[in-house]
Amino acid sequence: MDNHVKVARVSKNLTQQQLAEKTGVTRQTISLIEKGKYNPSLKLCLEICYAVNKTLDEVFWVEKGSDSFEENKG
Amino acid sequence: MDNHVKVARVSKNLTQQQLAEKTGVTRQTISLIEKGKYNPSLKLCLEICYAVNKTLDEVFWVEKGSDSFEENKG
DNA sequence: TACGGATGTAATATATATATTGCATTATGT
DNA sequence: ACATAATGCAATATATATATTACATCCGTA
Repeated sequence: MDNHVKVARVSKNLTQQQLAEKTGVTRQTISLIEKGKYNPSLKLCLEICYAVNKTLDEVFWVEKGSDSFEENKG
Repeated sequence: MDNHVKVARVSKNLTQQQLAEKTGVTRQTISLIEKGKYNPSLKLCLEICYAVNKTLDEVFWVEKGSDSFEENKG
């Protein structure tokens, strides 16, 4: 579960605690998501995006594995 | 939990069953997600995106204040 | 030294996503 | 009419995301 939550959060000058409050979860949940240790719900992903003013693709998109995905995307 | 899973699936000529097999879940899970009746995990969202060759934003992004989002909150 | 803010992480409890099974309706084809 | 594929939906079981609580390290600073 790779993502860019930590970078996005720090770039908005938010602590884990502040992001947790804005998104309605606990600090521990934010910490574990940043560490890639679990798999947040779509709803929480969206709340995080709203809090850091980014989209799902910017914060949570990861390519499948190799480069076989980009070719069929458009 | 509004989304565009159904449109994306049909545009790839996949049945719910076929999408379920490609994403490693059951047909019922796909059905409930399409109906907006629950809140998939990020991992499943990504699997769905890979299966229909779209990105998270294309399939799952909803603006914070949009009507469809607010309606499904309560 | 001590103190406080930010973070990492572990144990256990609770909420909910997902599986499993089964039955229904609708549409299509013979 | 009959068969079959696709879908909707309900009941219950299981897996896991998240909460709660607690304690730890690191870092700045007084």
